[in-house]
Amino acid sequence: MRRLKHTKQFPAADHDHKTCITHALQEAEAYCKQQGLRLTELRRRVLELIWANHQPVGAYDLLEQLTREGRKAAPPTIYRSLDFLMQSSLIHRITSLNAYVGCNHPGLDHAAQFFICEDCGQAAEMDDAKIESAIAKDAKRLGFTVEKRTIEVAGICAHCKHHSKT
Amino acid sequence: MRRLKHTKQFPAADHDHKTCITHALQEAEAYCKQQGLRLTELRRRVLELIWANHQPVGAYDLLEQLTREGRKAAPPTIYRSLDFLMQSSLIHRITSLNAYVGCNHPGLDHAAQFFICEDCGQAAEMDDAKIESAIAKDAKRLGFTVEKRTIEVAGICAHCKHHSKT
DNA sequence: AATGTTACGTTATATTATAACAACATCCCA
DNA sequence: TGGGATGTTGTTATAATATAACGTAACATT
Ligand SMILES: [Zn+2]
Ligand SMILES: [Zn+2]
Ligand SMILES: [Zn+2]
Ligand SMILES: [Zn+2]
Repeated sequence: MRRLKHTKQFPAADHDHKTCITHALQEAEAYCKQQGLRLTELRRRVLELIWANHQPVGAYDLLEQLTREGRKAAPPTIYRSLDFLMQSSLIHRITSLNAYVGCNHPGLDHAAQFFICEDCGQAAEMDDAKIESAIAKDAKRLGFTVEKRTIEVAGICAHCKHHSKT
Repeated sequence: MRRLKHTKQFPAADHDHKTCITHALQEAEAYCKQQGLRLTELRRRVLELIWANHQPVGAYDLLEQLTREGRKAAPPTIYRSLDFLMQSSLIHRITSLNAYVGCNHPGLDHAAQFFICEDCGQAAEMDDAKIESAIAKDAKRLGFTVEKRTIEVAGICAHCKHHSKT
């Protein structure tokens, strides 16, 4: 498990999201090429749709978008792409929402904690060593071998808090 | 948010589970009486079925058991009982499993982290102050107001580890 | 008893995800 | 270059989880 140098911020309301998208796709291309993974047209497009914003998106939403684009798509189409993207660590599944969101550091086997705004729907991916070590410590005490962590915190982000004083 | 004095252990393989059940039901009765909540026959039975063991159980499993007992039950029947029990903090929902498990300290508004064995299916409820404070600290840094936490760690428990050397 | 409220029954449907198999594309080596 | 192995996508059907909507029954309060 590699540890990232920095935890992330919540996506700012006014950030230049186009660079998020292009950056994510470039990273994905490079990573897949390097690993011999096949980022097909379909998978690339699904990843692009997921990166349309920082809000986790449902499988059937993605499916509908593909259909509108004229592609013949049924549920397995999208779920297979999602499986590939998850296995390649290009996206994460947000269990509490049954939704999928782009990963900030693709290909890296990293822990991830998510802060998800219940108002604007945006999700911020964190990598907090303190949380990880606390879990590891509990696991050690229990004699428990950790396989998967699901750490998702729902609430209201700073931006929405300041703009809900109606 | 009250903090519990002790974190729990994984349910031991040979513990006297009958006392777990009777204790849980007694606590539930007392708590509901005190709070003026109506622990009806149905709700009580659902809670009892959930406490049959320490393995989170799915809504449709519970539904099937109710049906076998001769009760007229459709999905809303069970989901309404589950909602009541969750709102009363008598059970927790395990998001990563779509399943429900009895709560160790009913009625208390407490944080909860779950360690879930992928082999035997048992779940252990924790209340680790370090995890909580780490999350609170991140939230503060983000200006994020925490509403709900979903912290679920899947893996292999000590007991299953020792017995899987086949 | 009349009334308001809560809980439950019932039917239908929404939402999320997978099974199974066929068709097609890509890769690798003989 | 051909031809089988492997991987990807299309297609149909269905599983698994959850909720909407509405009526009826039980309970509580007066
Ligand atoms: Zn962005
Ligand atoms: Zn927000
Ligand atoms: Zn027990
Ligand atoms: Zn186990």
